[in-house]
Amino acid sequence: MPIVIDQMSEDPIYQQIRTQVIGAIATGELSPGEPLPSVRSLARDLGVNLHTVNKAYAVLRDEGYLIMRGRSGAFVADIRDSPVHHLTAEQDWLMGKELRRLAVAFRARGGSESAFVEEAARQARAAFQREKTLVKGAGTDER
Amino acid sequence: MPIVIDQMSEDPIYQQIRTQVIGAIATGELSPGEPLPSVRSLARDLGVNLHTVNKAYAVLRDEGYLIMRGRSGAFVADIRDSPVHHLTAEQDWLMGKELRRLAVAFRARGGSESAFVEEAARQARAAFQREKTLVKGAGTDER
Amino acid sequence: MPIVIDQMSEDPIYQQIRTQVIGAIATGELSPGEPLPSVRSLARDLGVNLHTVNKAYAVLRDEGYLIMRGRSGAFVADIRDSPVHHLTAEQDWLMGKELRRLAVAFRARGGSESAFVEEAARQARAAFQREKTLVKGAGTDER
Amino acid sequence: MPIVIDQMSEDPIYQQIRTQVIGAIATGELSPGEPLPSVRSLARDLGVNLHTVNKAYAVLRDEGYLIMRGRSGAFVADIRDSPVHHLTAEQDWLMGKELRRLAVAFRARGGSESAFVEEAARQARAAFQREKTLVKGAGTDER
DNA sequence: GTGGTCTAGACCACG
DNA sequence: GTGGTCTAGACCACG
Repeated sequence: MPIVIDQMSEDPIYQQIRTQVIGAIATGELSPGEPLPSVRSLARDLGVNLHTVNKAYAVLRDEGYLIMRGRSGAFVADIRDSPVHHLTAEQDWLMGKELRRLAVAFRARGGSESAFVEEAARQARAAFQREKTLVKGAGTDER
Repeated sequence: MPIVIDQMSEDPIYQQIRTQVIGAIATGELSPGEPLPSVRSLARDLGVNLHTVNKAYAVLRDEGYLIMRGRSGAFVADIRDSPVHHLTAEQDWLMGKELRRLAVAFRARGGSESAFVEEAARQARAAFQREKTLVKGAGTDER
Repeated sequence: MPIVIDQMSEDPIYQQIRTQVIGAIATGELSPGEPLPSVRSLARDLGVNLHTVNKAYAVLRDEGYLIMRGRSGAFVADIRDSPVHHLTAEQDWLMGKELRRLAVAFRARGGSESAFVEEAARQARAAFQREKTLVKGAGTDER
Repeated sequence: MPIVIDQMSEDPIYQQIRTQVIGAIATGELSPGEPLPSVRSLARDLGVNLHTVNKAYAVLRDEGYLIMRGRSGAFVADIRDSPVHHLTAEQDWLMGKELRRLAVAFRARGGSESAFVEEAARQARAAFQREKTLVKGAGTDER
């Protein structure tokens, strides 16, 4: 899971880490149960502050994407069927709120309902197709 | 246009104002050319500082939703056929990025592409229908 | 990047800062990615309030000239190949409007079309050559 | 000289009056020596405050476009050869400064010198051709 | 340390 | 009356 930090980005560094971990889980590059690098090693590799990685992991745990097993480090949560399921539900609820907010603003700019849905579909297609072949390959080959 | 501030919210106060003004424009509760309450009076009504409302209005102006006239206050812009629709293009571009981010996170939580689009469609329906009947009704009913 | 504030000027202080930062970017004195002085230190050096510098930087960010990173300050944006060149388009459109206004007023004063274009060309020459040799020289000379 | 006030514009009303008077002088619709409507009548016609028209006329006088003859009202100045000639010189000087400022900002956005001059030429063409036929007609026919 | 946000109070141009 | 600008001082998240 190669994480790249853009020191020039306007996004906080911990958000960049968070986004890329979520992206890796989305594409299957990181599978449920798989361990993540330790806070210390990732901080060293990325050349960022230890607290920054810590914060990223803590947020991902709060969102239900990771499970922290104390001394053994962080692991990808099995979101579908797990005690953290309510966290996913909360994320879905927040996503709904966010989609609503975007749609409202789009309407305020004179956009139409169908144009909004089309744009959402286009972005979904991009998000779900990216790395899809990689994911399939990673799941069927020997590793 | 009733605006409600949640002092406990994580959202900055000026963002809460911004969101609710955009919502009122979207539903037609605020029409192009219509005046908004003055910075001073809204600040008084909401119990927040003058500068906080000022910032909300300034952001809305920069995004193209409002026009400020130093003399007589803030007015809803006619964003649809404005010569500065660069502003709209910018907003639309940011919306696309945000939709992508949401879709990626949804995929990471095990969601499917079609479920994402369905949720987007549901939220769009809500955003575009809310108050629509009220608005139409106000023009066609005898009240 | 020496910035000079004229407290007696009609131009707001934040505009004076803005203009001089743009000038420094234009001449290459400030290059993309290069950090600017922090809001606090510049405010101290100029003898103005922190919020005044903050506003100047915020405007420059909104116009696409700067990037703000909450943690480590302000940096010169690489405006040329930015994905948000809507911002540049907006600036260019405003420039066109301004040029038109100047040309109309010049005509009203009895000026000719060719004289206007000649003056524009003269000013452009000055704006584009100023510091150009200095910049180039710094790279090719042995100093 | 039909003046139209856009109450929705972001420009101050006195600036709108100023710009349109300058435009009328530019196209020859208003000729040197010609009287302008009185402050009172123009204010009444435009439905604006008397002070607002007064300010517009005062600015135009300070810029050398008008001459105020006390009791007899405002007249278009003969800019070319008149005691207010130094005012025109000042306007030209300000125009040069403004052109420089625009060129510097354009360079900072990555624009080229030739592109700037081309845009200036395009705007000059528009400013000088607009109403040119009207002007010619007005000068050669019986009025 | 950095910028982001909020409050508070002042003076200004415009109308 | 209106918003625009400036100063002053505070607390926050991020690193």
